[in-house]
Amino acid sequence: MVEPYPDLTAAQREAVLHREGPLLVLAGAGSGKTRVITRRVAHLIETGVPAGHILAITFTNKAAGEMRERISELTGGARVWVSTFHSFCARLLRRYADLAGYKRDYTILDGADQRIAVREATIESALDPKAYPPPKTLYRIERAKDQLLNPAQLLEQAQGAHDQAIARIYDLYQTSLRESSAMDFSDLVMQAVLLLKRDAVREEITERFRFVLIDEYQDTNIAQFQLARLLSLKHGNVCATGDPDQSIYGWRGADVTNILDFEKAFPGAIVVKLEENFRSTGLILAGANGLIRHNRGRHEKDLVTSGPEGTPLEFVPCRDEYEEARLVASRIMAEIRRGVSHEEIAVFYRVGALSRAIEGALSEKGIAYRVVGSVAFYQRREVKDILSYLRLTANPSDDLAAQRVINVPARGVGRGTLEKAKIHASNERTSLFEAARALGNGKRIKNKRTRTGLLRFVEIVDLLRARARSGVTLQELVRDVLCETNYRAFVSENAAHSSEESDRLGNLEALCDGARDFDRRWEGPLLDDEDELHASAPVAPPKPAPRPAKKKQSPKKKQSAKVEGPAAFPLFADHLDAIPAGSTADPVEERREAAPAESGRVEVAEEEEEEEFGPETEHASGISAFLEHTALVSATDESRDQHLPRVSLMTIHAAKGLEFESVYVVAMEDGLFPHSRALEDGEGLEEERRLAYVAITRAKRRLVLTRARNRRHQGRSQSQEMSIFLHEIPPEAFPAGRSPLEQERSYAVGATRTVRPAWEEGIDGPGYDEFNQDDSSQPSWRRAARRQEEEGRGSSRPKTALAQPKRATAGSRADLEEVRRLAQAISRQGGIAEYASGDQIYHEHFGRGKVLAMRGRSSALKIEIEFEDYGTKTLVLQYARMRKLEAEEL
DNA sequence: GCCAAACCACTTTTT
DNA sequence: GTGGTTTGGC
Repeated sequence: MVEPYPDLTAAQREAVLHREGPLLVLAGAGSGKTRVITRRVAHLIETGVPAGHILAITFTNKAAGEMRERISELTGGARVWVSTFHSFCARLLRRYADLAGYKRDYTILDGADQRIAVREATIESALDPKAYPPPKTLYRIERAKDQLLNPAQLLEQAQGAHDQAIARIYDLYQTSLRESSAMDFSDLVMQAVLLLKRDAVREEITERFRFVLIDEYQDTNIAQFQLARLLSLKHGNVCATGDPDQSIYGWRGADVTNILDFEKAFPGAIVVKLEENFRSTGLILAGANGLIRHNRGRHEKDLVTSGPEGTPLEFVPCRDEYEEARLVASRIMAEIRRGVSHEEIAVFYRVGALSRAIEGALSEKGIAYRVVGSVAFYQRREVKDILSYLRLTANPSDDLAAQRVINVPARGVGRGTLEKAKIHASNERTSLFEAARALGNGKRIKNKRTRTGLLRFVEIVDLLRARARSGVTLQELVRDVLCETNYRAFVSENAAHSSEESDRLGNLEALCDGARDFDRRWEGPLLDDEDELHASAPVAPPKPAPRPAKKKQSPKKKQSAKVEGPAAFPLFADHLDAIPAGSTADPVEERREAAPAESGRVEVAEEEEEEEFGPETEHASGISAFLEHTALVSATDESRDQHLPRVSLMTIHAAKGLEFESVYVVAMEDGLFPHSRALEDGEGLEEERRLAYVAITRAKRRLVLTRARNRRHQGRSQSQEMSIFLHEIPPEAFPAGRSPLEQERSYAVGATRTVRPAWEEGIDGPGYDEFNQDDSSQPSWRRAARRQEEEGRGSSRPKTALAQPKRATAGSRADLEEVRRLAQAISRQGGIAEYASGDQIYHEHFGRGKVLAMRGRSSALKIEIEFEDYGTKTLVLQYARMRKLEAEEL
């Protein structure tokens, strides 16, 4: 018999062909995971599973978009529901909002809103925000929600007064969110889990989704794990894919035990391992394998490849961030000249702030680039203001939105009035918005101007609500907001410079454009009628029950509207259809035409299913749909020029799941990568190492690592140590087997002033005795290692509520020895080559020699050496492959 | 109630 | 260099 799918490996085929029951695909980096998932979905559909019964969940919109696109290509346009955890949960909560105790038009809060709400809860608890910093408290609250702990449960396990106070703040915070009918990101998942625990809801949903796929499973937290479990409780058809070595979201509550214990959680699970890498060259893989081997408590596993070894990794030492940026830019330029596409080149950094310098150098050279996931458009002040008016239009209970714009633009409603309104609202158990109305009409506020201001605010929102119901488009509604509030004039008056003014006005225009694009795709009311608000979908008995909600015109029809030109915002592609973001209009059209015919067999079933619960049907109103989009989809996911070839700049986190021919990782320095803040947590170093692993394994053919010796950090310039990861990557992966340390010591490729003249010696060389040093002057990873050692000796600190089998941490004896050894090597050898006459050196070709003299400056720095076997020679230091000999080698 | 100046903490990563 | 919060003067 002929094997099906001869283009797949045996393991890949096994995963694709697997049918019923739980399946875990342990997919190493570049092992064809996406391919397996999409082929598996296609296979299910081909063998008779209606597309509507399949649900695929990812972490990012980008991943969802790509998967949707590829499935669509493979199946001729099958309409599988692919979405992020958060989008899926948001839809589920719309459908069952009343059961969950929220309005259908609930608000999704962003981080800034959350901080404000936490801050207020802190003050309300009579606690000092200085002693309880809102961001820290918020972090605790979110982690609690990630573990499905409600305030009472958090209080129960509180240790000490501080923890109890946090639990109290959580309680107040949650109450205030609920009163505003608002949810934060963690709520979306937590509340969805609570819903799915109800038999009736679960019945209906599991009837709808018989096959569930979850990508990047190693990054799931407890709530997401429960969601997966509940979704597959009935049919057991859950397929998880992931790689423990790529778990990089511990700080967000992700728990690797989910993937490690998959077989326990889903009895009878089949595990398929994909360990053959089809992406990277042998040397890149060797670098990655060698690095990740330094992590303790991991299953030994090496990625293998049968592909070519490729060229060595490049290490580029630089003087400072400007030189680093310039060198990266010129290398990129050279690649582009050689014909490498912009799209195949990426620059990664650990923290977003590092993009600045690179951006500068790239634009100087005229290299087109794109910063992935940068400053969120929807977070801009002017945009948030307008969105707040929309939020109030959809959900007048949204007190955070009301608070934000009750006096924007200024209309005489100051802090005092706001306080009075809040008190009134809490006394009367009403919204801030209604409180504003009451105070405006009442006698309690003496100042006439203030009363007028309040009434004006109320009037604007009332008007917007009326307009929204009267059938205007969203674009018109946004224009109404701008018009009624006179917002443009407000911007102009308040802008400090004309550039700021035009910036902000431009953002407002962009928002209007976004609204226009939304209108193109959305058919249906912007705002439900009042009575329908309360008649949200009841839990129907599983079988027939078409949803009683009013029948919206199928968005599919609307989709045939022309997508205009390449400049059109591909907004909402993820929500309304299977158009890959960035597609040009024509292929999209074709796919739409082609889809029904080719999947005709299952068409009828699909239509019915989608009336029940689908990505297209679960919005309470158009405004909510738009707001949900702004909350869950970052603006860069849909940037208008995605199709233009550009070099990509992004954080390593944002790079997960992507691949590029050429990858540059900048700022490989201690404190930055590994990041000092990440090391505060016990297992931080290991997660940082996984992050480095992710970065390396994104590269297909070329990997360039850079570091700056000095970097301006917060105002002042700081001397930086090399990242420990540069020492951990096997030297064999570098040219001539020379580690970055060796390379830096003896010569510097193209780095003009990295090699400092001998007379500057001793200014900032390390050379300290590490054991007598004050902690603060040591590399942060070394401090972290020491701390881990101390913790390792003491009682183990409970990390999560659920007792998890404790893995060995990096604090183990052998690991610490390793760190010590490296640390000594570094301090002994010094960072950068510094030569003085009389120094003994070793040259790769010429062997031993003695330095006679140094001549010239910077890039032309020459060194005169008397070799033992080759006589006296003058070499250009920059290209001399040699190193200084240490005392014990003499 | 408004506004400007001083002040401060901050920047790890994201839905 | 930032952005948000607090303070004090008008």
